[in-house]
Amino acid sequence: MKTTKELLNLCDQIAGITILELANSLKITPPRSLNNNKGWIGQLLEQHLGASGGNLPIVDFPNLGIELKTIPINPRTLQPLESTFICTAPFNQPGIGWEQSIVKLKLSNVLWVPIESVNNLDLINRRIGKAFLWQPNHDQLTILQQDWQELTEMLQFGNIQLLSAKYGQYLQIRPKAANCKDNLANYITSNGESIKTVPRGFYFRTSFTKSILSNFFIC
DNA sequence: CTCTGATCATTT
DNA sequence: AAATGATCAGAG
Repeated sequence: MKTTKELLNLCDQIAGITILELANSLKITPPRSLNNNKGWIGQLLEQHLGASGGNLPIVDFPNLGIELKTIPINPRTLQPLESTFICTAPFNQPGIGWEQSIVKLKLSNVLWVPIESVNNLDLINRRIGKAFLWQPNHDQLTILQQDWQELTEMLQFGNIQLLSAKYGQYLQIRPKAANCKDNLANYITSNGESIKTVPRGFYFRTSFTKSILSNFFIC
């Protein structure tokens, strides 16, 4: 992908078509449901749009500085149905500031692709919505930084046991793993004790993405 | 209905 | 083991 305009044009071309139509054009067979492959739609869009970030801790379109996020919405209310994963929350990595953080990198320039999604709508019949590019405004950025500071301090000061999803106004930290029994990561607590705990990730709260989307749809 | 904790697949 | 792509499902 050479330019942002080219990327947005590609998005416009698939706005309104169904998941099945896009999958067919890419010769991909959709799973029966997302139950056993929750990130499948995101990967479908990555492939179509030519995202190249892979699973490195960088944005999806490195040369454009754009992060791709599909977001499930209720087609009637146009409101998001889920929170949005941003990136892994790093354990025991003191000294990283907001400006250098992966969170800031990822949320600075996001290409949101709404996907029609309600429980009773088959995966293949869900339609792809009109994508739009978003950057946080000054006020949003202030809160996001505050949230990041608060959450990161709890992580770095060894207080992960106290850290739950209730902290943060726009951001939150929640488990991010295949399950909470295997795939445990090492964490050093404030006592200097090494424990195994479930990996965590930063997420946008649904209430925040609601305001992002409603601002866009009003414009 | 909203929110939090739990979970699934894949790649490097 | 840790990063990516997220949604599920029960609790409140």
